[in-house]
Amino acid sequence: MEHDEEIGSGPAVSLLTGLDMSHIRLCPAIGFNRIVGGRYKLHILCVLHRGPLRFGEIGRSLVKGGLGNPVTPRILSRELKDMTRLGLLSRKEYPVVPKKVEYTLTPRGEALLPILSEIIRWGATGAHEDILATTNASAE
Amino acid sequence: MEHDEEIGSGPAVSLLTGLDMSHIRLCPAIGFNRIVGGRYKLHILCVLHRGPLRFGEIGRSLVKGGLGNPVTPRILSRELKDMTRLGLLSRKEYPVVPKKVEYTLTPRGEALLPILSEIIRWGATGAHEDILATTNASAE
DNA sequence: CTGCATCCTTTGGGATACTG
DNA sequence: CAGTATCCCAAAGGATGCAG
Repeated sequence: MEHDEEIGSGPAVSLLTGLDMSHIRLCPAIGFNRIVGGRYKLHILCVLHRGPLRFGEIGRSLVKGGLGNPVTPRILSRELKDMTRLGLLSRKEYPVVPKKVEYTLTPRGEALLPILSEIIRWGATGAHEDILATTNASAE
Repeated sequence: MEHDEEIGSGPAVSLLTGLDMSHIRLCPAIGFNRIVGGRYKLHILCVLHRGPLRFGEIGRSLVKGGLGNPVTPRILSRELKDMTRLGLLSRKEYPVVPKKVEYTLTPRGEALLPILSEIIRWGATGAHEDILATTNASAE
């Protein structure tokens, strides 16, 4: 390969989109991983896409979404806190007796939804289940 | 919330795409994470999208893509091996003196490219850099 | 109900050195 | 060049129990 100026830190245009990336320093794929790289973050965005959910409801959604074992509150709490801190979610606490907290996507979080759409479109063909059925990969 | 049959394991249609997901058991977002959840896997798909690359070249691409520190061969080897085992990549070894191995996207790997496109489209706005600039998050 | 505190296990990632 | 072998460390994830 002679020139690969579009691969790395100072790509010009190209890649898959034809967009100008000259002002971007960090590869979006790496950034994406850092931001939603947690085990549940992507799925949290997924279940939150059509409205606010409560702490416990998010947890139960994860179980139903394919995890066998329930998410422990500590983990869920941390994921939610991370995402809130990064501005992906907003947290609203209602001052009622059985405590009630709702999490909602912020515009920053909603900006990720097109990616989610594409993931679901990909998954609708069964691609992920096919891949994970390859030999094992189902471990854990 | 009264009924949330579209969230979890047996979603009917909806979500973001309007596609029928009734036959899908595992949430695509979770599957996606399991498949390309490694730190470099997504980026590897990214740099491979327009043609085969050699082992060392992939490593260097990762550095240029935003990682500060080079990827150690052990990690890169494992990532590549994982992805090859899952059928995302194919590995071609040339019987020449300075050993030469090329990795190429398979159709299974290419099926992920629309997702990559969407990630790059998202990143082209600087979204990931904005988010990661929030307070810290740049740790490591 | 929504978390936090503590402790522990597993995994992922990294450094270094070495081989075909 | 393309890995493998060892050893190690940090982080992610989990179990349990408790508190506002």
